Amino acid sequence: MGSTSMLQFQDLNDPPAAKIVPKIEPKLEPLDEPSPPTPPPPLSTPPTLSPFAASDVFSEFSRISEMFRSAFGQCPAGNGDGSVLPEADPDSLALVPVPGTEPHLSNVTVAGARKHEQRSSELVRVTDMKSEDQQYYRGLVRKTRMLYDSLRVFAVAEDEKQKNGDTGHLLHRRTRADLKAAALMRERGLWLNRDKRIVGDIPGVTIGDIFCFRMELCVVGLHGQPQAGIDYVPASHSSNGEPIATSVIVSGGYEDDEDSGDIVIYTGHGGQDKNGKQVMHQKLECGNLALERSMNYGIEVRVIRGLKSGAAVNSKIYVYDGLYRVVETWFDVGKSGFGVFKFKLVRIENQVEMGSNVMKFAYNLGTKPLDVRPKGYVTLNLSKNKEKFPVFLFNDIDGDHDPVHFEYLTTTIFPPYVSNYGSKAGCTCTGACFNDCFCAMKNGGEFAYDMHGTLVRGKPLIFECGPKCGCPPSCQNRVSQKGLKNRFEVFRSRETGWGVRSLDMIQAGSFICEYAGVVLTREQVQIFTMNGDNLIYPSRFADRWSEWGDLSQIFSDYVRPQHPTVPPLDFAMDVSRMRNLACYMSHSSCPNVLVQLVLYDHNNVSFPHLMLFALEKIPPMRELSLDYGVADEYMGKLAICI
DNA sequence: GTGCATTCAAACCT
DNA sequence: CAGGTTTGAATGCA
Repeated sequence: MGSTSMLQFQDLNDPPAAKIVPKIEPKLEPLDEPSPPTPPPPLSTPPTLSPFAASDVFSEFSRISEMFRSAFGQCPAGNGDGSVLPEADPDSLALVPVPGTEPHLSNVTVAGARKHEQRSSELVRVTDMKSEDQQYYRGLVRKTRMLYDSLRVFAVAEDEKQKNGDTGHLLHRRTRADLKAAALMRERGLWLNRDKRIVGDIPGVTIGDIFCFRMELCVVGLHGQPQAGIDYVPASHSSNGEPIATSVIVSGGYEDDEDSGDIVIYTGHGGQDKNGKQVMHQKLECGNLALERSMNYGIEVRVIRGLKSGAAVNSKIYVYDGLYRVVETWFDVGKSGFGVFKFKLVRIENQVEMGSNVMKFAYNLGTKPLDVRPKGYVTLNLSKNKEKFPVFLFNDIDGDHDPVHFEYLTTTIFPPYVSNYGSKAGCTCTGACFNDCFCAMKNGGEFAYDMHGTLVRGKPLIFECGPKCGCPPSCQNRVSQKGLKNRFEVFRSRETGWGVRSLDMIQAGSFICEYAGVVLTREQVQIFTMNGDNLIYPSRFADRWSEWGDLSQIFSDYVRPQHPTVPPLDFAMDVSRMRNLACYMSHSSCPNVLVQLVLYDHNNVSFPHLMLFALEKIPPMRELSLDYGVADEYMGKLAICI
């Protein structure tokens, strides 16, 4: 290895890269027909399943839980108590045979896909993506990440159920939900980009996308190492016998790093002890050599930044910041006194702004908005202190101040007859509610939210505890009734008119806000309709709740929640005089926000609250979007409040 | 193919 | 709460 002349400067203009990195047309698969490039996941529940009787619902959750426990409970089984599952065989996940299918048949197909396939070493760069390709891959990545998040949240909720009833402490060390979710997906071949080693951007992953766990980066193929900072194609597998780096994590794990955004002095790996102290000289091998070779050939490297963040559950998040080039490398004496390799990475121009910069910008906006953007604010308090968090109104492109003229509503106003209808009963819990309390039973014997207030999975209707209940406001089953949890901004945009974005990162499954308005009777609707628009018809919202927490790709016999049956929503909401921030959200057929129906202050299932939750992790300053349930081409006419 | 060392995690413990 | 400890999973390499 010593023969490598490592300090040779690269010729960025020299195109040997083309030899090493064959360009492929993104014609990875014809996209006209929806034929996915990755093996299509085993499709979900066959429609032959009999519809739920209400009484089944109560057993449904425990059944799903049981599937989950079985899937997770493959520890060192078979040692002493060989009684359980015959062998740590993930195929046994198909615990309940799908009706109408031969169990053997399904086992065979899954078993074939199950074998841990090695990551391919074929190096490619994806270029010339057409916009329909981009949409396709964006959707694929979004769906994959949603499944990962759903699984993770579900696993966390499962874990919390294992608590000791007396002490409230976990009976065992917390299971790593991030790892479980990734493992379940890998067993089913649901990881992306395993068949090619991609140099450059990953289709469907955009700059600014946020990931909360290293395994999540592995799942989408952005960075394939669960811990290591440098990902590369090994020398043994590359076409010319040289390793090539594809991505690095800049996370502060090496004391000699210097990160100034567009330019990063990245320290090579190696020479550290178990506690991360530099105790030896580094060598030009493995990832270090790969980075040097990438420099030599002018091959771009993906950079993902690990940031400390109070907003994240576990205080660290990863942001995709785009492509950099290694322009220089040298051997240096680090702070420890030991030799380290250093790589100067320079961000390639003409990419959209770095996600980590946007995050810093948003953070500063939250603390000192006028210092960051002296002009453009119409008000810093659109809700006039009715919300616990500020709602900015920002317009720097025209003179429209319209939203400031409406009375701000924090919750929907129902007519009196709505709350006079139906049962008045609530639970009688005096402390925390448990899964057997009255309100939990109304939800099928579970709570819809985990301990952090995250929606575990979408349902036709959720019953939160309410004023009739004995439990305190801190009850786990009170989430959407407590108002905003983030700082938001209503902003003017040339593309979408008014839009809404958050100054904070929003976790997938977290509550955003209510879609608030004044509920109208039919007679009132007719009068209003004569006068024109500004009416919202809740029945038109697409049922996006069904996508959140849908585990049918994981459990072949997963049954989507179908209880309770909600009659078609037969009311309209007037947002012509009183409204909240929700009605400024834009429409998208690939939305990042879902509508979940919730009852808490009354029990009339015909008039639920429309509660909005995040369908995915939403980075700060990214526009929120809802599926209003109409075709895109009509939105221009039907959009509300533009 | 197998075992093993390496690795800019993540959660828990002190 | 900073720093140590434990459990971990993918990968490249011998």
